[in-house]
Amino acid sequence: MNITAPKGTKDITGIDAKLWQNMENILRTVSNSYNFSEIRTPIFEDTSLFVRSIGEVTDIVEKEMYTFESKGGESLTLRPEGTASIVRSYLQHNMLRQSPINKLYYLGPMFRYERPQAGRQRQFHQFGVEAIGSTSPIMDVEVITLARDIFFALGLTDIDIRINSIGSVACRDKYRKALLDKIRPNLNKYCKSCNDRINRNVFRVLDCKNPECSQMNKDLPTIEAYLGEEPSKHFATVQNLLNARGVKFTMDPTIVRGFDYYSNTVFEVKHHALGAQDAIGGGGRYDKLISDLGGSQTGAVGFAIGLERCIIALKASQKEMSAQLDAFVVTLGETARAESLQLVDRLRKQNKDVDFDTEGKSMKAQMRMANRLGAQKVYILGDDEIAKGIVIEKNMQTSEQLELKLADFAK
RNA sequence: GUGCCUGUAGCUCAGCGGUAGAGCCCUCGGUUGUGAUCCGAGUGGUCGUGGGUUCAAAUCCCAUCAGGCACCCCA
Repeated sequence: MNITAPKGTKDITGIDAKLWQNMENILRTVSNSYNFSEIRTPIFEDTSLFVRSIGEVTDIVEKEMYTFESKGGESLTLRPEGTASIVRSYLQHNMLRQSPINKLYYLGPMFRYERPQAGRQRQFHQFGVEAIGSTSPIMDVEVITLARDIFFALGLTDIDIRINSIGSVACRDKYRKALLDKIRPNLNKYCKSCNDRINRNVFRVLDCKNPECSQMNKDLPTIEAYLGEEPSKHFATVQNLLNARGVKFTMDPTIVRGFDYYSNTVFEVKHHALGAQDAIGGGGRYDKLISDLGGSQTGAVGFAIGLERCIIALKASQKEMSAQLDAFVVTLGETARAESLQLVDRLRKQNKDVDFDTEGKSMKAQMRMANRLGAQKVYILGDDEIAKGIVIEKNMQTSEQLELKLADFAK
C-alpha cells in the first residue's frame, strides 16, 4: 500500500469519528437554541467570489487557494472559508425578501494550500454562523455569546475571548496613516516580515510575535482614538451588553483579522492547549461585504470555529473516550443461531446499538469481543436456553446475570 | 515559501556497520458455555522510497516523499 492521504489531510475513524459526531450534535443543538438554521452550500465556487470577498492581496487569495479550471473553462475554487458562499447564496436567493434577518449556520470542509502544522491542515473543518440583516450591536453580542455557549457546551470552559473594533473604512484609513507615520521612521528596527507587512497591510505589524517589534508596538497609538462617533458608540454598547450578560472577554487592540471584509467588532477565541495556532474561533462584523458583492447595504456579523482545533483542545482537557455498545448477543450452537438473529433484531427495534459475532467463534472469544466493543449488556443464547425458553442477560459492569423469558422479547 | 527535528510491526518505541526486537493491541489456549485481571503460545515488518559508499547498511552519505514543530498566515 503506497498510496497515502494527501499532505495535510486526515482520516477520521473509530473513536475519533464518535468524538466528531458528538461535537457536531452539540454545535447544531446550541445553534438551534439561538434560532440559527443550517445552510449547505457547494464546496467549490466561482473563483471570483473569493477574490472579491476575502481580498486580492490576502495570503489566502494570493497563494493558498485550490483553484482549477472546469471542463467548461470556468475558474473554480475549493472554498477556503465559509462566509463568502453564504453571502453569495443569500444574494442569489434574495433571502432578504423572505425575512429581514437571516440567521444561518454551516458546517463542513474548507481547503487552503498551506504548510501543515499543529492545528493546521490543508483540508480542515469549520463550523460558522452568519447573522445577516442587522447592524445592531445586540446582534454582535448575540453572536459572541453563541460562540461562548458553544465552547462551554463542548466542555471547553477554559477559553479566552478577545475583542476589538477596527471601525469603518474611514476610521481605518485615518488610523493607517497615523501608524505609517509612526512606524516609517523606525522601519530599520522592525523585523523583516514587518517591513514587508507595512506595504501589504500595516495592521498586521500590530500582532507581530517578534519581541522587539511588539515592544516598539507598545508606543503605537491604538485604533480607539481613531474610531468615529458611530463605531465608537457601537463598540461601547457591545462591551456594555457583554458585561451585563456575564460574558467574560478581554480587550485586545492587536486583533485585526485577516480578511478585508471585516469592520467594527472583531473577535477571536483562544485556547491554551493549541500551541502556536491558538485561535480556536474568530469572527466579526462585515457590514460592507454584502454591498461589495452586489447587494444593498446590509449589516452582518458572524464567526467561524476550527473543528480540528476544538478536537485538539477537547482531547487535551478530557479523558479518553472509550467504545460503547448497548448490547452484544452471544450464541452457542447451531439451533440457537437463528433464534439469536431474531433477538438481535428485537433489541435493535428497541433502538439499541447491537452487535454479534458472525464468524462462529468460541464463547470466550465472543465475550472478549463484547468487552472490546464496550457492550453494556451481553445476551447469552445457547441450546440450553432455547430449551428452557430463556435468555441470559449479563451486566458487564457488575457481572450480574439474570434469566429473562425469551417470549418477552417477542413483543 | 523558509528553518529545525523525525520516519523500524496496527500503536508507542529500542537497536545506530555483521542481513530485525520489546511493550501494548490482535488471535488462540489455560479441559465440557462467560469478558475486563492473571499465565502461556502465536500472527504480524522487503526497517518511508530511490540511489550511493562498503566484503557487509535499519545503522554512514545523497536525493526524494511523508510527518512533527516554528516562521508566514489563519480556524
